[in-house]
Amino acid sequence: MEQKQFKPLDPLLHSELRLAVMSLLLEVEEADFVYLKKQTDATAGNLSVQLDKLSGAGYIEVEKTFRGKKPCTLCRMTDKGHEAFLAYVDALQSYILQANKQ
Amino acid sequence: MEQKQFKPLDPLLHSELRLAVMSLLLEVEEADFVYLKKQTDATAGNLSVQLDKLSGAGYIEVEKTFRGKKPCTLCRMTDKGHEAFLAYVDALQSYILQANKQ
DNA sequence: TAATTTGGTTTATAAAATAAATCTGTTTAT
DNA sequence: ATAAACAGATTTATTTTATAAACCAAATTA
Repeated sequence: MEQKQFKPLDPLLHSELRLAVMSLLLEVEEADFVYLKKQTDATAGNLSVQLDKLSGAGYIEVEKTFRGKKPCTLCRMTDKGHEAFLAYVDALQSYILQANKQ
Repeated sequence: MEQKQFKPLDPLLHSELRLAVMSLLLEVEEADFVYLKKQTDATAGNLSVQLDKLSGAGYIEVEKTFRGKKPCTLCRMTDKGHEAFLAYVDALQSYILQANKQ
């Protein structure tokens, strides 16, 4: 897939849930676990795993705090994540540009 | 993921190689195995499997012929595949629209 | 006629997504 | 005060998917 015609798609972003999370974090700049779960309609387990992956890649920062007595997991996109997301969107264009013209 | 904000991404199309194949078939309307393999830089095994999946979903038609004495596997997109591809591209917009504005 | 190449398919392995189970602590009802 | 239910997650297990490796049949080349 490393041909001129199609740019490779970052596997870390080429996932429905991780893409949705990144899309949300691009808008709001900071969001907690509960908010992300509601907006994406994901299960908690799935969201937890995918946040770990994004965090492990350095695409998001995760801060564990408390809101009152309840735990609160805050997420925000890093610069690296921002760049990666824009690059992913750019790469996608090489696959879907023709379709947009139709 | 069935929330208003993010449209679900057809898992059959949300794959780098299958997406590349569909993108090529949208352009050329007919292509053989060897051409698809070259353009996507995929391994033959991977391409074979992914063509089966697209074919099984009714997104492409596969016709096995001969070119001279050599086997030749011809592929073309079906109407169903065309619709699915356009729908996929539309759904993608719900994830990446903000990024395009940046 | 023995390699080698072409055009693939099948099988096995690795990675990813997802669901189910579990855990810690809090709130509510009894 | 205690049990039951709930919030906010994490961990583990299962299923699905992607990918690579191995293989096969026919054709070509040496």
